Amino acid sequence: MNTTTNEIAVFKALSEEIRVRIMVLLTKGELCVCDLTAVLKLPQSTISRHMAKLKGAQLVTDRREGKWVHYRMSDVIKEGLPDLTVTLRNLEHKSPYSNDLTTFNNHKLIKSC
Amino acid sequence: MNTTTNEIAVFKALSEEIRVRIMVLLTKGELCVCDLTAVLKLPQSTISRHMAKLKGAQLVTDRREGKWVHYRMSDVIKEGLPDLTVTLRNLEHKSPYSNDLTTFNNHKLIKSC
DNA sequence: AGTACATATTCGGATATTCGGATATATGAA
DNA sequence: TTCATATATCCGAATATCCGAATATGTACT
Repeated sequence: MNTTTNEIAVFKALSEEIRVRIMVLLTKGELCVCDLTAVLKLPQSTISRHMAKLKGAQLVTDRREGKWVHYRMSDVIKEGLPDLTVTLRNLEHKSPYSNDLTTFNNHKLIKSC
Repeated sequence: MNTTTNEIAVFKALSEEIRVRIMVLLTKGELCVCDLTAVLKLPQSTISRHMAKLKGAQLVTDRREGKWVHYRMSDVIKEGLPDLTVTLRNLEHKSPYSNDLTTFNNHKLIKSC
């Protein structure tokens, strides 16, 4: 945790299971809101709200490409908190994260958004 | 983060600044509730409540010695989340944690509880 | 301009969390 | 047993956070 990171915001952002599920999915690469909506089966407004919180904690960055906004794990977190990246990656074998990754792999084959 | 650790509970426990301040102080060693009350200048019931939450997340363990209950960082966290220990230790140079440590050092010289 | 789709924000209502004074419990000493 | 000290728990009130439908905004295409 470097000096520019707001550690409370980071912990608060990760204190909700849905946001941890999102972060674990993002360890696999960039995702747009519609991907997350499909995989987690949650309303679009709910996903957007959580992404705003993760962005506020600098856990993710976004990149607009046409109509889509792609989110990815931020470099801030990868460099300033490399341990957290490892922690999130290790969660992929636990429930509900492992199920999310299965759903995500199926989703990739049939994605339409 | 090993498989037995409840990561959400850990993040939730650390999502409140007071509890992070307590954890940073505990990186310096064992402390009793009255130490924390004196250093953080908060009501005893408030400290006890926060300690219960940290204990629930297995971030600390307690040990009774006569009238006093001493809290320390848990081995679970030291072994299962060594990165978190480092993270907390690094916070000692940031506000308000650095001020807490100064207060703590002064407190040690005059402690009465 | 108008339409279609992806995303963000607003809103009220439900739920969760916090605070700290008051009280209960635990221990040790007289 | 009675008293003093340390800690834990209870309680209502204040605050924060969550949800998701509805609405607003942004982009691409015709």
